[in-house]
Amino acid sequence: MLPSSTVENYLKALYQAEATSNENGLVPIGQLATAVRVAPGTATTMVKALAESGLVQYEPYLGVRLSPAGTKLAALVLRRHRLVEQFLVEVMGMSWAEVHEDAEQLEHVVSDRLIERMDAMLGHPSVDPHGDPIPTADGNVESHEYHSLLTCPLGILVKVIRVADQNANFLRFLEEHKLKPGESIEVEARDPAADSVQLRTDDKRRITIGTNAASKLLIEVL
Amino acid sequence: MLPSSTVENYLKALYQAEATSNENGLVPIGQLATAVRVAPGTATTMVKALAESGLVQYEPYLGVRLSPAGTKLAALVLRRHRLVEQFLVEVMGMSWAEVHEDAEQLEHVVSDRLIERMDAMLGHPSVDPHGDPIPTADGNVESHEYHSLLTCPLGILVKVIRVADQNANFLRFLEEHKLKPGESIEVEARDPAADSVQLRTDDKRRITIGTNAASKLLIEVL
DNA sequence: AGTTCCGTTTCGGCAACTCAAAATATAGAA
DNA sequence: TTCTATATTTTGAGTTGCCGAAACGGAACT
Repeated sequence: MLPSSTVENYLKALYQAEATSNENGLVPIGQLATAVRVAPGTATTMVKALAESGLVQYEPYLGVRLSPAGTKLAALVLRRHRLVEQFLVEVMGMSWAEVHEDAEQLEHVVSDRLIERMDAMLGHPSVDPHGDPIPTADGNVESHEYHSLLTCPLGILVKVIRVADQNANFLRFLEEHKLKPGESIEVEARDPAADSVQLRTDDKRRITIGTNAASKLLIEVL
Repeated sequence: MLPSSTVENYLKALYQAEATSNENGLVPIGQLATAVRVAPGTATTMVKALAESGLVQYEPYLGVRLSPAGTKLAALVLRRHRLVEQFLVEVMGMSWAEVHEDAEQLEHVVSDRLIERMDAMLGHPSVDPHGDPIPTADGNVESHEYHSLLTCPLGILVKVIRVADQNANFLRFLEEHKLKPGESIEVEARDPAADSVQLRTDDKRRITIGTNAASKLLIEVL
């Protein structure tokens, strides 16, 4: 039984929720339901089915966790998603702000043949246009811990590595202000009271962004 | 309400059945059911729903016909299918024999944005790798009447224009024997009793193929 | 211990799509 | 006209995926 798009979406959501998560690695049903945009009861039913197929471990009232099999499947979905995004940007010349939706659909449909072809054509990239790591064909991911603009030291040059948000408007904003992955910037000041972070970009311009936005920009100290 | 993949497949099947068809343009339910690989009763139910949405005209016990709206939708599905095939061959370097399955999936999922990008990248092609015409974005098709190897004159050079079959093994066979669209060949003889057609290809080799296969090769007299 | 609150689970139901098998229509042969 | 073969439609039922609302569990507060 190959997984339906729905199943793939649940697994992908769990994979991403586990990365950003909690103590025990258990993802609460409510959070999962929100992520896949269904009512809580729907998620419970689905999770029980997934547990039945051995893709997750289900602890009633506590949450869900991907099994090794589920983790691998999720990684492959993510591999397809990210390779497709990279392909759409690099080969098709689409904007990095608009490729997410397309990839969201294509990830459930591209064949192994096709995805490996893309991978080769792109020179086996390790990250997608947003800096998210691309899992290998056997489901492994090179994972790094990065500072964000919220946690990095002030007053020194840092490089944007990854953007943990797929909102098209936000991505367009980043593009306009030279804040895409690869760009160098500097955090000049933070003001918790004002909920803001003040930056100076490569071209010496100053911008102030909110802390929530700042937390989405992952960086590396140069 | 945008059409589901299922609906798109029914419409596409009808479109192609109408092209190859009968007097009145009515496609019998049984034929449709075979084309979309469902039980006859299933097709009846679906067709009633399609009639309800105004995509087809349904004559109980006689058959179905696409409405103008249905025709346009079907043409757009076919446009996506064929552009994707052309793209997979030209840009991705895949074999013309193996792109059909991939396109079958992708046709339901590629966005307008993406398909127009492909179209431009390919230089607005008028036919796909099998010689099938690609409908325009507004749903129009340039349709030609071609002879096949079964109806063309003997002993003169003809050019293969189109292959009306998507079977991968057949396509591989054609490739091996220089019978792809664009190649020049000559029909040396036909033997109805033996159900065979004898050809001489461009490189002076002789091949004998069945009449069914011959009818799938559409040609143009040079 | 009782109450309250929030998240989770269960329940009945709906929509889309499917099948197998029974009932029926149509066309052609007897 | 009646019979028969074949195609089509109807019926009853199953699957997947979803929702809303009612029931329930667990932790924290009184």
